[in-house]
Amino acid sequence: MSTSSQPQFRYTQTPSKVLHLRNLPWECAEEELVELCKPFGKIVNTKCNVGANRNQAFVEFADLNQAISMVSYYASSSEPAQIRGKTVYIQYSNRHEIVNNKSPGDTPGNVLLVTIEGVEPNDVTIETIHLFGDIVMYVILLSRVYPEACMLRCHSELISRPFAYANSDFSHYAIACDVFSAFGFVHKIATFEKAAGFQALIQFTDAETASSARNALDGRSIPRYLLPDHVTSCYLRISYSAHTDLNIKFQSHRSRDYTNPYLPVNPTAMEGLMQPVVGPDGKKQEPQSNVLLASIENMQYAVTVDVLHTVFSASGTVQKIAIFEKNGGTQALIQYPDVTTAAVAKESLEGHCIYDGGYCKLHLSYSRHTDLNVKAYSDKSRDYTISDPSLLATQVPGLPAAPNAWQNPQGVPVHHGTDYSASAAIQGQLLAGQVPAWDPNFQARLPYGSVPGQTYQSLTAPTYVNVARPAGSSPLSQPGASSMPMQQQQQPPWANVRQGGAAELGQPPYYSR
DNA sequence: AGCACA
Repeated sequence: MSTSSQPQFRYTQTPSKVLHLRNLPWECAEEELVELCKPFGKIVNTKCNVGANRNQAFVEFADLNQAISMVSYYASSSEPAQIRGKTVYIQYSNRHEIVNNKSPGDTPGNVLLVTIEGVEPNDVTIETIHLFGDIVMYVILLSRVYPEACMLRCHSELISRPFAYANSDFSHYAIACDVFSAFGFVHKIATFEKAAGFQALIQFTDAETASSARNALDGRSIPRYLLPDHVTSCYLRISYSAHTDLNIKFQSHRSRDYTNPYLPVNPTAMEGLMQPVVGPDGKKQEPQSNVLLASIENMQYAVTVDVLHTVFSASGTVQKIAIFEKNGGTQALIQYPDVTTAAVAKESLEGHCIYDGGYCKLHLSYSRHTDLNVKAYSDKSRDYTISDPSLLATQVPGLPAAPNAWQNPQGVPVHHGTDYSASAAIQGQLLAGQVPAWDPNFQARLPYGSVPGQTYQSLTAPTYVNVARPAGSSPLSQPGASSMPMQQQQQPPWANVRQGGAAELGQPPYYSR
């Protein structure tokens, strides 16, 4: 269309009763905008803190002529428009009304979402994140009501080592308490790591308390002296969460429920903190967990949820999977029902490659998570514990999916076109010992043309098929893998793969053609 | 210093 090819005219503004203001001072208040604009007419709407730097705004006049009068006034004025002595640049907006789509984050609630940003990706080590996490916990937790108690309760190590903690340096927390003044009783806290950085959900009694905390802390920087030396700055970005009541399952170093002192302490966190496991080499080992963290090295090929499910199912039932990017690499969390299964998986898969040739090498460690909160069905995550028709059909071949399984509580698209009876039949064939062809959907994503020496055929038969069929030089078929449960011989993990891939894409299974 | 929000 011709309309799409006119970015060169972007700055030639046609008049609008909405004005776009930029170069505003930091955290410019609506009142300051109104002060500047109201001499020219009636302001009916504003939108502040727009843009990545939150230094732009929109002002909507009641009448177009009022907007024109303001623009033309400053166009010919010797004195530029200013707020707090800073020149403000004004132009017509390319829209004709302000749509105050208040983002959910601006809709007040009693739960705040705190994001710590302003950190170089490479600076974010686990240790750094821990430190940030602690700070946020301290900061937010140090409520006026229980300053001492909160200070004590909020530190992860205190769960198990109160006396060690009592001797440690409290100055940081005093500072934190001082800098981030207290706002009221904090009911619950959940912390987690996102691509955006470290985040925490902080539940207050009510929206008023939450908003006073937000107003005071949003955009504030955590003081340098509270941060590791190499981190130059670090900002708190605070918005409102849509949550009203956090579901805290354990008291742990990641989450707290201050309203329920009887809530169990996360046994995993407890275990790890009580007696830091020391390996034979004397190095500290991370506490065990039912959730594995997999870092994927040399990731030449797409590693999908289904691929991971296949690989990690060899050791036992996989409950949930989440794939994410971190520090430029790909990582995944794999949740098992228990620590033992996870330990078996870690033992048998550590250092192995998903594909021959050293591609997609797995490095496994125990995650701090115990229960992943993932979308039931996305391209980056899967919750196999949710009763979903496609999963039911996968996990219970031959069993018709229960009618109510079609009710999808997660709002995940349901692919009604999938023929599950056909799937079950095919699965029967697979179980009868047929070597499955590789899912063409995966083939399409594999850069098979770019790998010298790799034939298309070798890619269509991924190495990890050998998990169930020890043969060749595949790392996954090395002796270490012989500890795989025998049931895998009868029910190869890859039996699930193609179906999952097909269902994900909403296509009929390719093998039914 | 250059256009929101899903």
